[in-house]
Amino acid sequence: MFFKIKSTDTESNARSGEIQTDHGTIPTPIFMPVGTVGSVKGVTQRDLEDEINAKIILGNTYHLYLRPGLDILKQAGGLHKFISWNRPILTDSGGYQVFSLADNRKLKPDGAHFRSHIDGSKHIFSPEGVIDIQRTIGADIIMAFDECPPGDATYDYAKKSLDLTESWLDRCIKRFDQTEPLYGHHQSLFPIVQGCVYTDLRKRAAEHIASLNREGYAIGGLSVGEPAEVMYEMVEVVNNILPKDKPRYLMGVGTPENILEAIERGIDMFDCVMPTRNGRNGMLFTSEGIINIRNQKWRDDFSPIDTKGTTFVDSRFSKAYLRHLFVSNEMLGPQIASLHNLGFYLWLVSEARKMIENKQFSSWKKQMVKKVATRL
RNA sequence: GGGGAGAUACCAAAGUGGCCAACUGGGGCAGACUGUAAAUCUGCUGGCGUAAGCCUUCGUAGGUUCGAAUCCUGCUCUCCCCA
Repeated sequence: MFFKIKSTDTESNARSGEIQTDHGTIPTPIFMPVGTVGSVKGVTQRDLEDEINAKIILGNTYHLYLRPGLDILKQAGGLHKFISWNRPILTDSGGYQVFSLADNRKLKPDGAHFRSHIDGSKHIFSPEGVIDIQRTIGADIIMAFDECPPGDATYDYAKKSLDLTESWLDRCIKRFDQTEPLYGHHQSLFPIVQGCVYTDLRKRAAEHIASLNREGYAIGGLSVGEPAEVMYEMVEVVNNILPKDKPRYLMGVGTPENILEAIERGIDMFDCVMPTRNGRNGMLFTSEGIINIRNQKWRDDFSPIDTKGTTFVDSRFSKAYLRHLFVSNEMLGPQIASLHNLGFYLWLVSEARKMIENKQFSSWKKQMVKKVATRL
């Protein structure tokens, strides 16, 4: 993997660049659609390529390990082949699941003991095991196994959690460096900065991780309940420490507004379920603002879903029709909305790139932040 | 013609003397969703009011009762069975 910065903003820490992988080049800043179980929900691979122009998508170690399981993925020749996706893939390690499935797990020094949400069977995720699993899945970028504490975690808990995450990280790196990719393409391991909302913990974590000289770095444990301002502050603290010449990935973020704010603070990569999940639930993100398409006011609005949208659904279908689909519980509604939202997210980051390259990012961002957060 | 059952809010359907402005489901309206156990979840849904509360409502007209969607009588309508 190779990362190069193409352009930097004069008034902020925003930068544009390129990540080269064996499955193609990813322009940054980038948004990565989430395809947890090997499917970006409601959107076909063809639409991801041709309509949305997604450059990289996510998969999830926890979910793919449970289903379809490693034997199938190995037989298929890895996740790329299994899901017929020849562009880059990033897999999350399952750290977030360790957090969100907290009722079903116990954290022990050797790893996380948990029960499958599917059939209740018992499993252990160790740092080494998670690396091995991600070797089998075969994503281009794989993540260290971490604990993602909730936004309101106490300092004491946050510190203990960070100790655990750091010890797990050392083991992940050791295992990663001792093993080889299975399918002939390179894999990169990204460590994750934790530390909750505590500046000194974030600094410590960032310094530790910066010293490891990996190919890219992630910031995790944000957008988990803390105020947005706190998240931005943590991003600033961490990005001041992380090396500038490596890609920085802010995990799980966020709203269009969050993304613009984070780009301004030097983040290069994002993923979030919001465009797909909220899309399925009737929320559309557009360049003019946010639409709840189920609201009655769209009932007789026959204008296109988004006149400035980049996907075919934006100009082809009306708001009134899309509302009708949602109200009627037609599966086409969520599909159209997911496609639209992902198209918008990818458009947003590509605009950001252009603006950074044209040295117009700051002024553009200022007005865009207002627009995208408007409720229509 | 004879016998039986029933009429409850937008729809369906509980409730059969006070805890009923009325269970529940649907529909409608609104909200939530941030490294996806989510095409899911939550709230509201007679009127006025921020609220306490007040007013009106269970086919219709009367009656019994301190009190009626609930009991009694007349009327209207609907459905089922037998001729």
